[in-house]
Amino acid sequence: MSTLARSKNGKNKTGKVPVPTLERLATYLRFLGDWEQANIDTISSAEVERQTGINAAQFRKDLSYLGEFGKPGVGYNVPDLHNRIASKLKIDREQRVILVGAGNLGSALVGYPGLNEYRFNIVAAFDNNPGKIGRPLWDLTIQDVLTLKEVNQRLRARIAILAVPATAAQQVADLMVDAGIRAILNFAPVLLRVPDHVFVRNVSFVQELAVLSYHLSGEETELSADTSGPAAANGSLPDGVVAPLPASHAPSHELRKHRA
Amino acid sequence: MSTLARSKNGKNKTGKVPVPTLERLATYLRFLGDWEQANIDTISSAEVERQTGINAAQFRKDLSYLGEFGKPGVGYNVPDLHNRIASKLKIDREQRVILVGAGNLGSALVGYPGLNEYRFNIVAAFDNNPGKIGRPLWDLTIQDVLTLKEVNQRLRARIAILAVPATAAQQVADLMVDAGIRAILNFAPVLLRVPDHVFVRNVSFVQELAVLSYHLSGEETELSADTSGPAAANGSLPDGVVAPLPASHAPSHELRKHRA
DNA sequence: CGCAGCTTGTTCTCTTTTTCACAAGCTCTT
DNA sequence: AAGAGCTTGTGAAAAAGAGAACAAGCTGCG
Repeated sequence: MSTLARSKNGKNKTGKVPVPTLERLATYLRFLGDWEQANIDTISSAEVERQTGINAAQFRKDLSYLGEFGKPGVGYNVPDLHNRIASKLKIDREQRVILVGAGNLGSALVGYPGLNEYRFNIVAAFDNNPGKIGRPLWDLTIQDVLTLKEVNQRLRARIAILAVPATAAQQVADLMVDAGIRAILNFAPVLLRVPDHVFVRNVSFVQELAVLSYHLSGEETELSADTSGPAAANGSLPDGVVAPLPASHAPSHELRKHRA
Repeated sequence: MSTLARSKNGKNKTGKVPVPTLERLATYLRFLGDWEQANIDTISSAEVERQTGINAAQFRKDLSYLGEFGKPGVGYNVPDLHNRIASKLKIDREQRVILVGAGNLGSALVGYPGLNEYRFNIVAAFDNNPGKIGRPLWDLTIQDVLTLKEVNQRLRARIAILAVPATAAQQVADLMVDAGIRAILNFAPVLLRVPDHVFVRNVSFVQELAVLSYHLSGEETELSADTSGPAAANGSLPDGVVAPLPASHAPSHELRKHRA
């Protein structure tokens, strides 16, 4: 417990976890689920790297924000690790989420089963379209967005998904804030102005596609003709494989051969 | 042209653009569209910062990857800037995109008008569900995923959207690669193994929600009781507001007054 | 025409994030 | 029960990114 068990000095365990780490933690969680189902109860950071594409040291350091519980020479207990991460991300309990914008995207999100697996539960859906209000959306009934505050006084959701057209986004965000929402997942291509205590995270499909599009560079001169060598563009990498999951953190083309 | 016009030394104009910059470029593009519509034909980096929440120096630096064309004392020509960025991102021309997975999400994406504004055109949709094949999806007809390669021999799309269940993702990715796809926008919670020359970008709603969830910290001890002070959790910030658009880059609370 | 006022492009500094490297620590074998 | 063989946690180095600061450069006013 001298060097290894250093958490006591409150170096990591305490401070807030950086966003890149949070993103990876969510990724680990996904894999941990797989491993649990496969009855793997112990895993080493090296194996994690092999499967997730995330560097082993990175993994260990990420975990250092959760305290320590890996056993040298052995690895990490899978269920335990799962619990710790879930706990840190506050998804060991159910998290209530509300949705505003019952369009195609909103509908897809409510119907997405993945959310429940992570204990996210969309408990209400809102829209401002009179033609939609009152209608069912999967197992919910679309409600008037103007009743948002009132409704959420009961539900007490703290997370909201904003899936309305750009023009309405800011207005809706204001309503959300007023209704006690502290975190917004924003799909509208707008810069939301919200108070300090509200956390916003933006998702933009177009942006993602644009990044991909850029990387098409240097090819479409002709058609196929792979001659030159993508190696140059891709930098030199180990033989490995992989394209790390969480959109951001990895250089995006840190790939790996098919079979490690 | 001595110090200002430095691009000649091929410092920036050449090398590849880092991903965070690409993400911001896409963001600028969005705003540029707005400004064009508002008939604003010149804009300064300071104003850009005010509107996008992205630091002015950052903006100028991002632009340095495109060469130089801002006028000191004046600013940037909006249409020109728009063109340059679009060109760099290869979306000055139409970009054909194919979709695999005609579920809720896939459907929402095909129906999303924002894509066309950026010249992304979903030109084909595929699925493996016999019940879906042959059916219409907006203005497309869902085709058998097994015909992907054949169909894309005509279409020659280089970008693909992968919106199938996790279990099928890798298989579909293989098909895509075989069909000449060079860039994949992956919505499945899986680590795709693809050859070096294929670029993957992952989007995970759950991950986004998890990051948000974490930041709820320190509050839900009781219920409302906002007494303590979220300031502690959020770090000390100016009074301002704002949550920058592109999910990643900005510290998430790099804010700004509403009116400068 | 020349100076005052802004704004760009870029260099430098500071911060954040990633990776390396290794002492410390289990386990299991002999 | 002592050593071989792995694996963890973390300090230190490297890399990447963001922001401040400033020389150079337009513009337009007086």
